[in-house]
Amino acid sequence: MTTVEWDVTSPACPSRVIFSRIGDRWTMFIVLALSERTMRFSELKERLGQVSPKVLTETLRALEADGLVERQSFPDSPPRVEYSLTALGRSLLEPIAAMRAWAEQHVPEVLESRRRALSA
Amino acid sequence: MTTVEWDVTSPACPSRVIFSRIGDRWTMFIVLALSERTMRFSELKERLGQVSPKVLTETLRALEADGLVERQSFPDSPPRVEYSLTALGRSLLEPIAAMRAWAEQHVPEVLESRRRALSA
DNA sequence: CCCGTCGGTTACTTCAACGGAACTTCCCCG
DNA sequence: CGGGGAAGTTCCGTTGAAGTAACCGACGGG
Repeated sequence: MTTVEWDVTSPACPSRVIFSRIGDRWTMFIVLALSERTMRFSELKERLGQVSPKVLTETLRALEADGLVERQSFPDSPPRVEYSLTALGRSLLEPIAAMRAWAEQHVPEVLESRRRALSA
Repeated sequence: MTTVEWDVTSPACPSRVIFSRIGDRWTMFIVLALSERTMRFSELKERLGQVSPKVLTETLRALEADGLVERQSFPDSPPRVEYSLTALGRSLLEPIAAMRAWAEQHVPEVLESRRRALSA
């Protein structure tokens, strides 16, 4: 199965690229939010709760650069900017769903294990 | 599908728990390495390349606390310690495989998009 | 004419993580 | 007696990531 051995230390290693992106604190929640519908900056901000505009902007810019999210600004006033998933972004929903399914099924075990480790 | 709305800000939110763990810089590579076979500390260290013993120890301890990895030390001399996946850890391989499949298929697009964004 | 809104940006500070190197313990071997 | 190897641990020093808070520019409304 592991026919090709990737150099884990390489910045171009597919696993590293995607696990880093996924590991980002807000990425997954943004992708999940946008999977429901297109949203504006302030909608995302409110939805995510404790995220500063700076970090939200940075994360959205990164997702845009990676081709996962599309940014559309309208010449309205007050300004209107809408964020949505690209086709590539939507294709990521499938493996994410697998992860979430695992999480909802097994995280109680993890938390219990964590609790035991702490009390030891 | 999203019948239950989890509080993203809660530390016990399953998605947050698992995405944080996954997002850790070395977690996935350790899990993938241990999916092949049980390994000793120094084997892992060599396999992962540029990881300091400190960080490797920290990561392994965290994985152990979460019940994903098992640590077995033998009273040999010189010391011998073996790390392996628990059943819970092995069950995580399935969603990871989905992620890796997506990564190997789509990361070229992501890198190309990233390249374009940089040159703009 | 000033205010408020939206979608940010900028500057400042802080804080936890990371790298690197040295040190430790236990036992065996020469 | 003096290494040497395994598996860490400890001690800095650095840094980059993150939070805070203030600010901005365009426009429309009162």
